[in-house]
Amino acid sequence: MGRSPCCDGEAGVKKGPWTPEEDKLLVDYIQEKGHGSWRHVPKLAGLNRCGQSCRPRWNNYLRPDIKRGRFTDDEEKLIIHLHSLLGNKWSSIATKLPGRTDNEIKNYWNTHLRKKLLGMGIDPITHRPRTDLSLLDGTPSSSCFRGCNGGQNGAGIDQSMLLQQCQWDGMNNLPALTSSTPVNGMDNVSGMFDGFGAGDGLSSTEFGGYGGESGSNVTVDAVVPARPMVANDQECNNNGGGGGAGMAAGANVMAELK
DNA sequence: AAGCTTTGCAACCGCATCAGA
DNA sequence: TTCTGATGCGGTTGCAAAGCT
Repeated sequence: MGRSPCCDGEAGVKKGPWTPEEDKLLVDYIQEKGHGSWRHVPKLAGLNRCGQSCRPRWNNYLRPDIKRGRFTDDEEKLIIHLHSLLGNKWSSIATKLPGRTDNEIKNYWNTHLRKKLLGMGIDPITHRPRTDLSLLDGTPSSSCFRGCNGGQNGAGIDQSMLLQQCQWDGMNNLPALTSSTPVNGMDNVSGMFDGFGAGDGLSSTEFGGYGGESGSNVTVDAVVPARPMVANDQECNNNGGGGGAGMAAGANVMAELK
């Protein structure tokens, strides 16, 4: 199918950062008329922009329910936890964080959380301990720790990390996991979140306030549409019965973050 | 103080998927 | 059933600010 033809052939369509005036035009128009078809929004709103530029601008920054500012510790933990379950499904993760957008979460992950996990010796892709030598030999200059030891976390290689490695080694014996398989313990999602909530002082109802576009509340037990996603997502196809490892993966990371 | 490097974020690009004709 | 337009989504890029030398 390819790219939408929305902006193709339209010379002179502005790109780049939005000005406050443009923001106001877009907000005023959408609040009055709704966005309808994004293709027609810029013209009707008097903007020299592409509809594909207007849509993310509204969804990511101008929507009134967007929460700005730093992520809280709980949000941080939840992102890590959800990422261990869902991988880079930023939109799915975003639906569990009231007022946060997928783009914001993605950026936060790439700039903060990924480094934090690396600093803890955890592979941010698999959420499992890194096993490369640069980690285990504790070389301060290794890429994994560059920028991490001096960071907020200050996590270095210590006994607890080595202990964690042993714990992971033990879990590697579980049948459903391979070294390259992202942790996707989808079959045990409910249990995972029960544990997460209990361990972090977050009850299931604490996630229920987000209406999102569906307008429905979300509880932890329903936080991940486990079955459909397993059915649709090839990453989940080789999970077998190994959800328990995923649960432990999440728990391990969360414990480390405390 | 100036130049360089790193970091963080906003925005764009293009593929995937959905929905309607 | 097929085609086409619209939208969703994730990856990547570019730039400004902050930090460092």
